[in-house]
Amino acid sequence: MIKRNLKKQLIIQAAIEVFSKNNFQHSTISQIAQKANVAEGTIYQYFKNKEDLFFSIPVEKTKEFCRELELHLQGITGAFGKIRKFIWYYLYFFKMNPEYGRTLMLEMRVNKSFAKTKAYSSFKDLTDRILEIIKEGQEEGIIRKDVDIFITRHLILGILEHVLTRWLLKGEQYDLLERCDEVNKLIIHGIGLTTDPNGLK
Amino acid sequence: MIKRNLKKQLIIQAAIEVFSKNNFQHSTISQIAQKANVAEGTIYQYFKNKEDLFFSIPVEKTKEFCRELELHLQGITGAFGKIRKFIWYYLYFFKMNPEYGRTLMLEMRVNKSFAKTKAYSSFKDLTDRILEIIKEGQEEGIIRKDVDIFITRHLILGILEHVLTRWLLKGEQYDLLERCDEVNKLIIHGIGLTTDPNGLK
DNA sequence: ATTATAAATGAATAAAATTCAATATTGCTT
DNA sequence: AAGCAATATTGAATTTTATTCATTTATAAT
Repeated sequence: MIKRNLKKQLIIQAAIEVFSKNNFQHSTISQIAQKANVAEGTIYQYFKNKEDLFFSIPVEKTKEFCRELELHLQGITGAFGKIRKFIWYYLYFFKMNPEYGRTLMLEMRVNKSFAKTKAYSSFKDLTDRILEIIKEGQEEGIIRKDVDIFITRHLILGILEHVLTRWLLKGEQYDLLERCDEVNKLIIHGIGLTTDPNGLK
Repeated sequence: MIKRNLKKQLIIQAAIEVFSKNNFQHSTISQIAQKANVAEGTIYQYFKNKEDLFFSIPVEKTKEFCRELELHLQGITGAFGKIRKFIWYYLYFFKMNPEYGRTLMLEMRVNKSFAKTKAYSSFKDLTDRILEIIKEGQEEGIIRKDVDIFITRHLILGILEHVLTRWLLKGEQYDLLERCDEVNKLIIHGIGLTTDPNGLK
């Protein structure tokens, strides 16, 4: 049924707006129902409860992130360039979607139930993608092989998440993309990459 | 009045236990009141509301962290050794205080009101301390000067927080201190440190 | 047009946070 | 030690929200 899915999207859209303005705790079902122009009971026709509605938000958004990322990575050869692009795209995406970033980073990612959601699977696809790039870099000989690839992934995601989280907590006062170059420098040194093809500083 | 403060501590202790077992959302004032052996109304004599009680928890704990850290840093000269020790102590502290880690990392740090709490001031002391160490390292010539010190701090805190958060979300299945060496390697390379006094890889 | 099925409603219920008037305790003064 | 004022404690009443459910309304099929 086409109309059913449409109304579901309508409710999710209202939920995005309400949840990102206030937080989970301070958002009410009645606010969301009002914004979506439906009765409170209707929401429970589409979602098991408030939490279920909450976790339905990132599913589409994360898929979008991954889809667009692949597009941006197209045509770039070499792990070095791919990592640069990944860092840029990550910061760019959240610069463009701060409300979603707020909800994802400050509330969902940090919730134990998140690991059980569909959005998490997409998120996992993303982290798997980084792993591939790291392996590629190791084969090319531009990423050190003496460090565990999972730890290297921690490095990359750790810095990015930290930079993003600070930005969100500070109220998005500066341009997130300003951080691009410095994050790059740090990560590239951290994983033993170098712009010099000889591989020495 | 001594007894007033004692009862406040009693309520906080009960709150730590309840909040770390369930989360903020699923912890009730009546559970906390029961565990503290007071009436529900009493809690509101000491705390403005549930959130205020929640944010009172990390104040003492963060002070403890900073106090102990200074002790561990005593006698260590050189930014290199201090950073190693800092990484070790950070992981050690949360290995020993996983319930508190869970509450702090997964719920508080990520809450906008956190920046307004007293605990945040202590937390800020901690990040200021890292900044000092970084400056010291730059003067010693073992930390690169071409990267902003605040970004370097992002690197260190970013990796540590990321490693800690994953560990907590995975249910503390492995020994957090296992990550020590690899985190060290990454950070030390990332900030341009080297064990070789010549400063070359 | 009639009927069956699905969707939507909002008043009723339930559960939890918060308030408050009444009660008990403590500490001070003589 | 008794009386009094100030403080602390209580738990029942109130308020706020999530969730349920019996009823109504819309949709689709024959």
